[in-house]
Amino acid sequence: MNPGNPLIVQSDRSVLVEVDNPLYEQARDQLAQFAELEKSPEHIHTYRISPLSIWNATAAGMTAGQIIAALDRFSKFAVPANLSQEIAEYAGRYGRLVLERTAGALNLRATDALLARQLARHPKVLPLVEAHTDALTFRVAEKYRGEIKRVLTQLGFPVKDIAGYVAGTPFAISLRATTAGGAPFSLRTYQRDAADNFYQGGGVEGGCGVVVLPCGAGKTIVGMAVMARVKTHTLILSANITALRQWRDELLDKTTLAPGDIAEYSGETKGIAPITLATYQILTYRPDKNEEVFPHFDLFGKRDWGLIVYDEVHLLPAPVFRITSDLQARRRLGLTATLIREDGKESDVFSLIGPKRYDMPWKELEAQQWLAQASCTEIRIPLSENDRLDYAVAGDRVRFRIASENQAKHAVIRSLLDTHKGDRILIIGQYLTQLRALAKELGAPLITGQTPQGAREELYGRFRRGEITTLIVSRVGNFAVDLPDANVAIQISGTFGSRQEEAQRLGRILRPKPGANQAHFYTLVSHDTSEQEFAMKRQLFLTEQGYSYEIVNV
DNA sequence: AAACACGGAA
DNA sequence: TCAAATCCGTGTTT
Repeated sequence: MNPGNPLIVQSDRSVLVEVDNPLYEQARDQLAQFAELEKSPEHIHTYRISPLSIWNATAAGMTAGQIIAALDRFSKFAVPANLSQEIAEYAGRYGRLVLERTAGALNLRATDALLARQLARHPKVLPLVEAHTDALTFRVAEKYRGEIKRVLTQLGFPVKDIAGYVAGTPFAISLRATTAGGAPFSLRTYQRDAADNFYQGGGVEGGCGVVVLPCGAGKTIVGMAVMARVKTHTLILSANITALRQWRDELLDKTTLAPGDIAEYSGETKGIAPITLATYQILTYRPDKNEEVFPHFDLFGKRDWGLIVYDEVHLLPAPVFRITSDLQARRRLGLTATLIREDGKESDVFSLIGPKRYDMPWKELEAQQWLAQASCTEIRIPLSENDRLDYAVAGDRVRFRIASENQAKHAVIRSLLDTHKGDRILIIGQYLTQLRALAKELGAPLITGQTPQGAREELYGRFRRGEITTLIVSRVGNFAVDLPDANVAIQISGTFGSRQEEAQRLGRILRPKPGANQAHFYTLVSHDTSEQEFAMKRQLFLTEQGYSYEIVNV
């Protein structure tokens, strides 16, 4: 307890952090392990301790004592007694229910008889258990292994699943010491740690769970490292086709797999091979929208998969959750830059994919030079008098549009281009009319969804070679993995508060740069408008990772 | 077969 | 709440 400390820990499970405190960074790094950032205005950030955030920390090996000690160490005032008790209570719940295999049967075992009695009469649990075999134990049918974990987690009792996995059809996969391209290749320390933590579960039972790493830190490589340990037929699910092709290229470049070992299962080709790549979209395809029939779900049964990789696990669609619930006997690796889901399904990720096995703050990767240093600036630009009048009388939807398309942003961009002469600059925006006007004004090329593939590639190439220094891109830029590196990104408009999108866009410029290794990220928002609020929401995630926004008023 | 255009979905 | 992009299947052309 010390008034000079940065934390105020409150009994409602919220934690306030003083950003300007000299101990801020240390405190934040501790706090991020067991709390989630909720608000991040200039001076005081609010974190929240939730049951889920505690269980993730607990599954990673942290004890209630360590969590409370961290709070004690950085808190201004005594940590409320009720909170310490709650933390101990919740942390203690992880492990009170264990799913295990005895004599081939799946058993749910409670550590105490009282809990077992509660479950025995719970209407949501009852239909999922076959028999109450003794005072502490329930027999569970294999097909409910996922559902019972999902239900119990929602009831506040997460299940530790140590029932093991099917081996899957063995298949030889190894990492190469030299890439197909001829460059030496080895895992970075954190990539090996992530793969080890997943495989062994930090001393407990591993084989399922989520690895959280920023874009550009090599999530695909962690996936390959895991594949090289499990060595079985593997199904890799991903959000779009470009990402699938990138997986394929990376696998061929850095593992011993041959082209014939890898197949793509998409709208175009329905290939199946020891390593199969599929999109989420094809799995959720329904020919008849009125019926819950998913013709491509049987992909899961087409081979004896020993490992399923969920790329961008934060995008996992609800129907895939349902099928994942039936796949609990297979090893499952989730990869993501952020566990946050805008739909609040974090608890399903936790219970059906598994707990967080590894994460690393971006700032730390930056310090180790794996990512470029980034400065983030929010520039607040007033609306013109005319726009302000329109804004005042408009509805919410129109307001956001007026704020986003604020003409005054163009002048600011011109001055930024002046400041960054000689740099590679990406201008990213949401509205095509705005982007077209800007492209005309600056004489810079524009890439949208309508730009044909050939023209896109040509522009990317010229940008890469430095023949053009400024490129304007619409939302295509969010997903195009082949978008070349830049060291300056200017966001002229964005969507409604997607933290995910903000992270993607910053990720674009974080690849290490030769020389100064410095990148710049600018967000342009209209002053005193709804846009400013949305921009703040988007930044939550980045602040959690340790970035701060400098705010400039024009 | 491959290349494209279209419409629906989310 | 939007607007834009993507993906999938189908149908047509080359």
